[in-house]
Amino acid sequence: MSRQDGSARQVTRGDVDDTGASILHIDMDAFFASVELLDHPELRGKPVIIGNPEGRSVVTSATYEARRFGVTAAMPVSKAIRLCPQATILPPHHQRYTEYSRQVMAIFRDATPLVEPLSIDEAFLDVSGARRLIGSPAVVGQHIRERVHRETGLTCSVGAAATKFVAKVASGRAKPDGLLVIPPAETLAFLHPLPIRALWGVGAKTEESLQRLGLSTVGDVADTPLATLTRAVGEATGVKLHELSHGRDARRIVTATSEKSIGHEVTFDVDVTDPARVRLELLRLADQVAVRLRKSGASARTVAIKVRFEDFTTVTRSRTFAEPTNVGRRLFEGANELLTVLGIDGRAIRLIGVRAEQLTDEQDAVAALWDPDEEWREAETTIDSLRARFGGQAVRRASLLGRKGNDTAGGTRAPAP
DNA sequence: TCTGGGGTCCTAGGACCC
DNA sequence: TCTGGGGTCCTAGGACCC
Repeated sequence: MSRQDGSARQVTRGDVDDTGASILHIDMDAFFASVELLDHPELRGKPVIIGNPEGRSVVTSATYEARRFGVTAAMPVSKAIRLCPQATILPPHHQRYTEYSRQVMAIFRDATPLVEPLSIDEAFLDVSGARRLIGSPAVVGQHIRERVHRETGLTCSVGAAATKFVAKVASGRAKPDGLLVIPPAETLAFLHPLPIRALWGVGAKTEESLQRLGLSTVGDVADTPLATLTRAVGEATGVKLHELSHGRDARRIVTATSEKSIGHEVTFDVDVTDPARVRLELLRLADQVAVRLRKSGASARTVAIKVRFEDFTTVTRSRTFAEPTNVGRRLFEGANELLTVLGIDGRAIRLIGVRAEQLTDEQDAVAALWDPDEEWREAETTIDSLRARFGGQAVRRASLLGRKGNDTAGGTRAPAP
């Protein structure tokens, strides 16, 4: 194993055998907070917390200076302020983070086309094909780290290993601003001393179940019979943990996936008891979801609502339509019926959400949807109506004329950025 | 201390079909 | 007439991840 800090920027080849460690996991360091520091250089070296200071916000990111006070992601902002009163609280600017995300993902793709974004600030790369052009995995990793820093001012950490899981654990151990290579031969020696929580898919509950079996490290899990594991945590999780603990992880890099659901939800600043206000919010959410469906060229067969009451109990209800839709009005009608059947009258509601599931390609949905007698549908899905009347090509031409530079007019679903 | 918003995947029961 | 097992779809809840 070999660690390279930000201070030691040169990778000396040969000091570690990175042969076969060709999966990289790259994770931006304190991403949201670091982007904010680019815009607020006077705060560099100080505790900064990203989140909304009022209401029921949680911490979405914090500088390492703030983390030293015990501030962690997903912690209520109110608690973070108590832990670190001198911290500066900044509201998030998602647009900015998306811009920087695109920029660093583009840098990754310069090294290899085999890039799998995992979230806005991390990705897996298969760099086995970059050896001749750039170098071995460690060299590629260091090359990317330098480019990211030079071109964005941001730092990232890189893990290199034979598998996704080990690469991800390695990048976490390299943080901040570091690179860690786990040669395939050292995989088990690296993994087995780690706490069970390091395993992908082990959260608070599964950790508890495993602890009841007397297990505390990844090595303990590896020494446990598969049948014992599946009995304790279920079939799928058991099999997965068994594989990972033995260093086995056959998942390849997947560059393009289509989304399986699209949803929006809001937590009210103050619990709402007026059903009319809840329904109004439901309408707004359904419209937002529909807009995103149409942007993706998708329709939904199922609509689901989520309601969280004041005591935090949360229920979901869903229904499947005879025909898929991406019309806000339709989604709302479905969602509203679910809400009515659920019966919320008089209860204090904390959160309301709408989600579109069972997505299908929009084209399939359009014909079934089209009904010239219903004016509102025409108004809401102009493009769809045109397509039903004149065919996809005419619509494509028309929308290209109307939307210069738009590359999604063809109606194919684009993967999330 | 009082718990966001975006998702994915798994489990389990019941309906329904073969 | 009674019984069975597999497969798929739908629904609700929950664990988990960033």
